[in-house]
Amino acid sequence: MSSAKAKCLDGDACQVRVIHLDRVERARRETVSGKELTRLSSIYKVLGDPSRLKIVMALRNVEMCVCDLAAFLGLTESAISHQLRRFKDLALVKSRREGQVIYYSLDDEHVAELLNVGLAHVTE
Amino acid sequence: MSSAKAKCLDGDACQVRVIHLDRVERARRETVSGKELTRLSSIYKVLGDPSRLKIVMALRNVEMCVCDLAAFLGLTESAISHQLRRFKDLALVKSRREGQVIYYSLDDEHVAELLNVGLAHVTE
DNA sequence: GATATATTTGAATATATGTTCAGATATTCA
DNA sequence: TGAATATCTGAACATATATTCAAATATATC
Repeated sequence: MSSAKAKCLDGDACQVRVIHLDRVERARRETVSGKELTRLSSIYKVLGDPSRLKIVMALRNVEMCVCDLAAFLGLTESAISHQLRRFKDLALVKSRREGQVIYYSLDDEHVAELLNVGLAHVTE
Repeated sequence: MSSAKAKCLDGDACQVRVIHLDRVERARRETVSGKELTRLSSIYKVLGDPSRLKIVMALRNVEMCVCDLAAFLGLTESAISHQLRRFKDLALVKSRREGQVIYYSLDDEHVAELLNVGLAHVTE
């Protein structure tokens, strides 16, 4: 149970003060695995930039090339290419080449859903 | 329609090269409003840090105080306090005081849903 | 092969950011 | 009131990051 007095963790060192030991232990039991937490925070992080978010929001509707996205965002093609690589590394965006042009689109419907839920949160 | 040759935007200056003018214009028409985009990217950004994500993931289950969260994460209470303030500023987390202790919890079910969708994406 | 287009890459830089530290507030209880 | 506890605040620092620039690839066309 919880206590009004602070308790200590980590044995003798007693460096950590805790008020609700039961809650801390519960949090430790039910915590998301480190691997999943790292991956999810990476996904949120890559979406947490206005330029990048604008890119994937646009890709929800049509597949676009670097060139088009650069015009849409008002950034250099190099900047867009750098950002798209981050999305690809996280498997949020996929690409397909057609001659000299490379078309980018969302990797799957799951990614679109992720964006739609976020959008619903801010537009409601 | 689209064209194989690159076109130019922004009038005479002709600084911007575009391949699919129709797609760029469509993206401009259907783009998320700047205000919403800014807010949504701020939300993603605040979730895009492992420590902060761990905090809100824990708060899905129980309300906790700064002290407990510091013990759970292995960070100083000051660091936790700084991060919680960012959550409060974005209205993702709310707090309630009980004597000297301030309890933090998710602001509403919508926030929990946002996290659950993300979690589903990485655990599936 | 040589030229032109579309995209990528790596280095550099200016800015943003997470944590720490020291000290300030707020609340409780003697 | 004064001591103790819980949290907050602001400055500082070390690290991470977005964009730019110059140059490299890859593909298509002449």
